[in-house]
Amino acid sequence: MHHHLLQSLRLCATGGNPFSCKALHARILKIGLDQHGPLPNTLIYMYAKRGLLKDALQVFDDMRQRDLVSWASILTAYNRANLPNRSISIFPDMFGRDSLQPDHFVFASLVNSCAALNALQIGRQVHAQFVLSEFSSDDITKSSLVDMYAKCGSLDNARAVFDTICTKNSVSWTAIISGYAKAGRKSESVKLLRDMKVQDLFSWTALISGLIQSGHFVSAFHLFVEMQKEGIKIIDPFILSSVIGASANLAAQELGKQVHCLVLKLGFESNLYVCNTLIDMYAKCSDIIAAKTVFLYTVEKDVISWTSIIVGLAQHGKAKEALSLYNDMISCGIKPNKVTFVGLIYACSHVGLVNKGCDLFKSMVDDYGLKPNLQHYTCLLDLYSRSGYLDEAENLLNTMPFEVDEAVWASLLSACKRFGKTQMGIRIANRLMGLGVKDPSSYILLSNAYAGASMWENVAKVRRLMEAIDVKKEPGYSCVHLGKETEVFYAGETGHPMKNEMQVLLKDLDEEMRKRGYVPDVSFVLHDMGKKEKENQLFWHSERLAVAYGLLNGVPGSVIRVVKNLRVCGDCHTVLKFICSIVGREIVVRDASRFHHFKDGRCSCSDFW
DNA sequence: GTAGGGTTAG
Repeated sequence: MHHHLLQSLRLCATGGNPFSCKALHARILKIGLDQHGPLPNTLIYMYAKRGLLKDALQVFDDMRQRDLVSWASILTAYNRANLPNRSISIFPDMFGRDSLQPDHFVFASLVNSCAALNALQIGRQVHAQFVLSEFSSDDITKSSLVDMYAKCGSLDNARAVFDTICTKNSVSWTAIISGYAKAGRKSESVKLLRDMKVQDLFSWTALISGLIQSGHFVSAFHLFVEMQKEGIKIIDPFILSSVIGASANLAAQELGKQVHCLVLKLGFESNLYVCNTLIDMYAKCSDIIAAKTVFLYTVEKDVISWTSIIVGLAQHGKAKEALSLYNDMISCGIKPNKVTFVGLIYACSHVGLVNKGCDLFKSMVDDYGLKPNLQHYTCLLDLYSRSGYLDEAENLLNTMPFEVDEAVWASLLSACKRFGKTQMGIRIANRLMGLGVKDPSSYILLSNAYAGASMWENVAKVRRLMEAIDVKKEPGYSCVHLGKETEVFYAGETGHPMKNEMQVLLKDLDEEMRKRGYVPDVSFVLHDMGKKEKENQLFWHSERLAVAYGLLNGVPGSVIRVVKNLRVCGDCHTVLKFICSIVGREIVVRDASRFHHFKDGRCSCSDFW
């Protein structure tokens, strides 16, 4: 009888409908076996596995005699239900109410809770208890400890525990590899993988995903190719969503498309994670149409699918579509979260929908109980300042419950310049000076603000400050993607084999632009030099070189796609608006903060960036 | 009968 019931419970844990779980539980209650032998613990296990935490708890609380198995099961249930803090808080009851000492199962679960909570201090305490216990040689708990220390950023501790594991298996290796890779310690993580005797998809995924999380996108791709050459079969989609994410970060559309093909070939196109990363990837590669197509074909869209497309549309200046999709999302019964509202307010700020943006901000708090973070305030501030509501913006800046950074002040200062608010500009500039400035572009803003008010002493002061702390501008570079090939240009680069052709083309364009009213805005040049020299500096900015190369080598009529590491320079922005209409081509630039679709003499960012 | 590692949006 028991065996039959136990077997049914275990079956229910992995399949069938929730109703059959309850029916089985009812039958056990009816025949009075609910406190009998292994049955109550197996009930907890079943409910936990099915994500029915309340029912698991009910059984746990009703048990006359809980043992270590009950405890281990309920802690796992909390962890599964994403409530690791509950594990930590009920744990002391194990000593008090039930007079039990933890075993290795309980230790492993607790360590897991600490890992999920990033609770290094508690984790250390659990580790200490584990070391003092009679289970201190348990390798599985040690694997959990490796994972916990790695996730809490304490790599040396992770390594120390890892070295004490007697029989290292795939899980222990994967935990330590993941730790090193996520911390960006590339060579060490790769070496660890090579030291492993039998590598599997898990360990490769840990390495590649970890490196992607720490920004080593290109290395990750090389390893992904190597993994496939090694004959590792991709039997689940985890690694695919990671690699698609890397393509998005590189804005490498061709690469992303190739991985998309692999997804189709392997049959993972209906996996939600894969769909969500594909939507984001196409949006980040400036192919918003492809992003929308994937979105439409995503069957069970969740809040991340909706948010990804809303944010994508917003970043491409398609605010109306983003807002309309938000309405669809609500109609579908999907609840927006903080990220969704970042995208929505951002969308509003791009098209000057000030009231709509404020309403959304209010709705986030009042209707969805979400507490705005710094990013929401920054978006709101942007919304005001882009539309010229500078007093409101300054007021918000002075009353918001966050310390704001240099970038926020700088953005308001640039709005002052744009709307000719000289006095406010000086006020903001003084605040910014007091804050201590690091970003080179802030110095340009400051210098221009003081120069605009003829405050030459302050201009000189900014310059002295700049020299004193030796502001180093990160070298600007732009990539242009032409089919499968990518060409990289650095500002002022003169050694390129096609330099002469590019120079001739840019000269011709410059002539035509000047006929149409272009005047170079040398205020964007940081260095102290004459006007002609400054103009010459601008002429060799990397985004222009990339566009020139694209015009010379790309398929006629095709969209020119450029990715820049820094923000587009203001003068280049004007130039690209001229160029797109002179040559009748669409130019898309993804810079460090947003997308610019240049078409018919205009840009999708409405000249704010 | 219970435990450990790898994926998505700002």
